[in-house]
Amino acid sequence: MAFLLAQLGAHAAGRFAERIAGLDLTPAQAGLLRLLARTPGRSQRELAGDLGMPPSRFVPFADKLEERGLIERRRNPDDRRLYALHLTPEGFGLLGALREVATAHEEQTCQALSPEEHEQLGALLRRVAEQQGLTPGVHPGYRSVR
Amino acid sequence: MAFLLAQLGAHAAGRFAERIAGLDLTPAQAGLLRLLARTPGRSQRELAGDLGMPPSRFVPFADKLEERGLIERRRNPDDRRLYALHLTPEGFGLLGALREVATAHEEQTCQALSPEEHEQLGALLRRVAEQQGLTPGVHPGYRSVR
DNA sequence: TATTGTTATACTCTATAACTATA
DNA sequence: TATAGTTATAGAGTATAACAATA
Repeated sequence: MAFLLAQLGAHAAGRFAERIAGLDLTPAQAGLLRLLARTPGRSQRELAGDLGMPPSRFVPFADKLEERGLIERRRNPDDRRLYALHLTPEGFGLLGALREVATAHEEQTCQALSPEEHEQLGALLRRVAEQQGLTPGVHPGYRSVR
Repeated sequence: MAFLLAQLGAHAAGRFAERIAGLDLTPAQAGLLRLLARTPGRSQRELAGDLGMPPSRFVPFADKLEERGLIERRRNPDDRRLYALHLTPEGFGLLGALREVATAHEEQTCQALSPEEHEQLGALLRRVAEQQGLTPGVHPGYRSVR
């Protein structure tokens, strides 16, 4: 059953990656946008840690999103070594589109289940995830950026 | 919930990879051993396709397992272009160890659930996997070999 | 001296496309 | 000519470690 979980997880992640490719986003990029929506203003090192990538890789990764006008680097006046990363209005707009894609993906993935079963599955998975010590909303599978 | 599935799947896959590293196996290598146990004698191209890797990458991949004496390349007398791949007795032995690891991994992953809930979760996941068209026992997440 | 962000670099992984041998 | 296996190779992705600015 753990194997099924891994297999199905890879499948769901792959299909989601295909969908957001239509928004010109990779899973890791979508992850950063979600992270910034939840807790804005954090440093690059913190964010890199959450996404499971070394700081050196985070720099060009954030560069691309900044060039596209989706995120913004603001200097922290109290400690000028740090940047505080924020979503731009364009970033918030794309986040909305991302949520629509996620909803469609959710429905497509759980087609086989009734609403009650869907709910039941979610409850069981949340229990397992909590016991396994997973942080909600962040997963370590962003090793690859492409 | 699809996100939870992907997150938990990546977690389970990662923990499993850690466990089988103790047997000096990668997930892709374990996948090939399981594949050969189920349907022996297939060609390298077929197996490469199932594992989601190009034939050129399959060659050094199989070389390592052959050097370790876990698998065997047998020439097909009817068509001498093909190899027929088989597990050696050592390969079967390691497969047994692999199954023990998988059992321990299963228990560790589903600690949070009662036996009834465990069964229930498995049933729901199987339904979703079938509807999504997944082949039992094979998953496309073997992109990485290391 | 320690930490943030950055850059340089060496290394691994990968896919594509040639090559050979068999058919 | 087509296909299985193999090899060569160029490109992408990666982590490590050095660096500059600030604390």
